[in-house]
Amino acid sequence: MVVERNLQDQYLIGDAKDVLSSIPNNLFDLIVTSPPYADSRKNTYGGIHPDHYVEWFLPRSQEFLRVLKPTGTFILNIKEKVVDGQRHTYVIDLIKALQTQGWLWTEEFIWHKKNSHPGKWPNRFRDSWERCLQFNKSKHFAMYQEEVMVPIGTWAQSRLSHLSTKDRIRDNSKVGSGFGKRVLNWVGKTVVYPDNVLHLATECGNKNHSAAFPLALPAWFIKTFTQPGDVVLDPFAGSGTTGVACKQLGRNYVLIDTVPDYKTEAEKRISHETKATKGIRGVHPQEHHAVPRKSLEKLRGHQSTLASSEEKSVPV
Amino acid sequence: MVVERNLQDQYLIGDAKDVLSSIPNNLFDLIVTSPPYADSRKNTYGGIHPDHYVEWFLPRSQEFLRVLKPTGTFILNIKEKVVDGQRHTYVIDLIKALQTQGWLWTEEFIWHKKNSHPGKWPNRFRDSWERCLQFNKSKHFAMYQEEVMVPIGTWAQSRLSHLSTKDRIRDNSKVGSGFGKRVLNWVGKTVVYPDNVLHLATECGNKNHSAAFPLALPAWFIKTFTQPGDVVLDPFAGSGTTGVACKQLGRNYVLIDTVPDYKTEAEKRISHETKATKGIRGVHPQEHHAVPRKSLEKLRGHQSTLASSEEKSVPV
DNA sequence: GTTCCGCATGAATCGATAG
DNA sequence: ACTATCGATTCATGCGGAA
Repeated sequence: MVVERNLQDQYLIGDAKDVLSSIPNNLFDLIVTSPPYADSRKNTYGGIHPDHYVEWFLPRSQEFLRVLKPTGTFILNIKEKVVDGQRHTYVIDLIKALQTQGWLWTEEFIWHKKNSHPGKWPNRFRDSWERCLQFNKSKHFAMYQEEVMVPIGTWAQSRLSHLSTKDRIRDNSKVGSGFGKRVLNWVGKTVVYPDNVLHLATECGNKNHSAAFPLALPAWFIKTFTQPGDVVLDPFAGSGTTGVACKQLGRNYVLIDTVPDYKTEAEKRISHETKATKGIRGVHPQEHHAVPRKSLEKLRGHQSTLASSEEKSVPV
Repeated sequence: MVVERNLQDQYLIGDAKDVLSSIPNNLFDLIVTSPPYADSRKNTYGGIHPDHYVEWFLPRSQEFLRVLKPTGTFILNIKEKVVDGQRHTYVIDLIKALQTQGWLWTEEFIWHKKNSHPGKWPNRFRDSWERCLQFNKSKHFAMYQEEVMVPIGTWAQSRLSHLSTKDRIRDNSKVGSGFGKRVLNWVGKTVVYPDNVLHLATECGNKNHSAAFPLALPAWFIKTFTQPGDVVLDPFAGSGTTGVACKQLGRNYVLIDTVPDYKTEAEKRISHETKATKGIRGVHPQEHHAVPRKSLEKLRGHQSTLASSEEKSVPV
């Protein structure tokens, strides 16, 4: 039996199913991962055929269920492929199968990729979103919503500058919907809670590994579902993006993957990027408005790019 | 048997399943609808229990399949509810069932609702997106992508005015994905194809009707999948938003719903808003590229404002 | 004709209370 | 124990009347 403290910040080589078998129950606060997507090509890393994806996944998720704390969360970033002109159903099949396995399907976040791959096809537009499925062991799980608040909309400034009489009292909805509000309470608010659509750009660029996962994605879930000092598992870790996010946010990680070369690369990244942002722990809500300083550049510069870039909407 | 030409621009009262039974095969170019969502409340319009939703839906979609042209498209706007802390699976069950019925699940568009329902809960954020599922009878369906192009991002102006050496040749992706680009080709481009995430606000507020469907949503699909003169069906038409969009865009409509009062309201809306041409509006006041011309362009000018709205992103 | 400002509304969800 | 009802919470937008 592996002792818990020996597990902190390790990159373990092997199939997650086997590696996890020697790890005790109820250890992790969060599992966040982007598994190899289904692919009908043979002999590639992650080349699991769509028709066999669920049966491949279930033995592994069985172990995830065991090692996750009862209050923990499992975030699965996945998207189905188009096979023969249709969206394959292995992802929705997987949701059903995971429920049967004992997982609660709590939520589905949408990761909107702001810079999705270019391309043109006669019968479809660019696919610019992926699912981030949230599963839990229990209805009562840990969540730290204040850590990821976002700036309030621009409407607020004008709206809140001139309060009417009705704004100063609790004004109940006339139609009996149960809604009421007291706008006075909002004066001085600068941040609001986010919603379940995440707008992040993919990281294109210079990495050898085709980064499926922008750093900001695991970082957002780590902040939402863990506290500093908690332990995060990524069982399909690749080049270790989840590990980098953990170190920058003061969480401990356990990474697993089958390819030894990935471990080397990941540990180099983690060591380098951790040093560059030494001392940075949690991100406070007010920091969203702060101007990034020199020492914070690595982490915060990245973040603010994501947060501030303009969204292209669809005209109708 | 109803003759085709008598069907143009009608609001038919009754259950779609029954009304459609007297309509010939292969008539419609597009079916776009937002059916009553599952709801466990009793005695309300649309109060179908989640556990019985699929069996309720299938007899109706069987008729949709019959009356849709082989090259036509079926767009289904729907979203599952939370039941007992979990996302209910009736929507993904429905996808599977529709495939069994003979539909191809071609695409899933995400409608991001910029003004989602407010509220705060300890274990989830606000739900701000819905599915727009695309189904087809055949892999070869009609699509008019040029009709919904969006202005190119603001990056283009600065980037294209100073081309680097690499921009003038084909620069292949570093990650070996096979993607490459030749930025030189983009000079002079002002519009690009959209992607499969739609950013629209819901229409709430001081209207008599509670529009589940913002006008812009059916309008976008009507433009993407039909040409002027085509016939569009909305079998759960409610207050007739789809009909308004059709008239503004020069398409013919057949609307169906069970409540006679809706017909009255819909025909008033269609008559009024068609005359006024004021329906399809943008979301954000930042009217950027659009140079609105006078009369007929009232519609088009408003449409393009949607493209310019800024998106609030989630900082990480 | 425009812009500004007040204000009502919403495909929501949870937890407590009542039957 | 299980189900139905109700109060609390929350943010962005369209509409209509006023400036």
